[in-house]
Amino acid sequence: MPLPHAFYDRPTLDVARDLIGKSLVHVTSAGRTSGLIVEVEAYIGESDPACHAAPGRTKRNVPLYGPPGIAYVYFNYGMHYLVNAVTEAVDSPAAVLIRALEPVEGIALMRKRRARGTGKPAASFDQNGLCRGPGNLTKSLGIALAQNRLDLAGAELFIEAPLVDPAFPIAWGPRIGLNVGTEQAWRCYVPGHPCVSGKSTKPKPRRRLVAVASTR
DNA sequence: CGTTCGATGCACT
DNA sequence: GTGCATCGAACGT
Repeated sequence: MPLPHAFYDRPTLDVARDLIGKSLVHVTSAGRTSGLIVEVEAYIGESDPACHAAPGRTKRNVPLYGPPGIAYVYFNYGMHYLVNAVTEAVDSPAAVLIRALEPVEGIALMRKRRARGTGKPAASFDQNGLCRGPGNLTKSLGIALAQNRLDLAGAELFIEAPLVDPAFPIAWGPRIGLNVGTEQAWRCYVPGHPCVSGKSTKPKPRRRLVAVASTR
């Protein structure tokens, strides 16, 4: 069952932490794809220079001011869609960016989507890399502007607790890819997880949450 | 190993 | 016109 709106109607950092280990699901006519959330970032309010709400209410960022529990999807760098879960009350602009997933359902479909446009065969895509990074996960799940403002408690794009929640460590650090707002440790992730984005400096263990992905 | 840089489109000033 | 909540290939050390 999708998480209720009340889950998102809380302080954004709490929502960010609690989203780790949850399942993000996208259902389309092509099939169902999902993965466990292993990396997120919080963007909180007009006083956060990295938040899209920093310049105040604009045409693009209106979803941030809307009710909690809806998707905020936007297009970036001319080629990537990024998906957020809107948090906190109406008129309190904040959201959690979903940055990486451990693929669970529809892995073949993810590979097919990732291969689209490239000359590479779908089979050449590493499973751990399918949803590593915010641009990669939206491509694998087929999330684009059509999914902007969707109800995350709905039937098409939603977040739910997995059947069996795995145990995992959690770490906080500065947000990635920004020129401002890097002093806040508002990136939350599963340390050492093979699907988390960023520089993989040490060849640490890198264990998955679930040993074998289920399909249904 | 590390860092740089091109692709690519649009919101915002 | 500028600058992105990116990605990965290509380069340098």
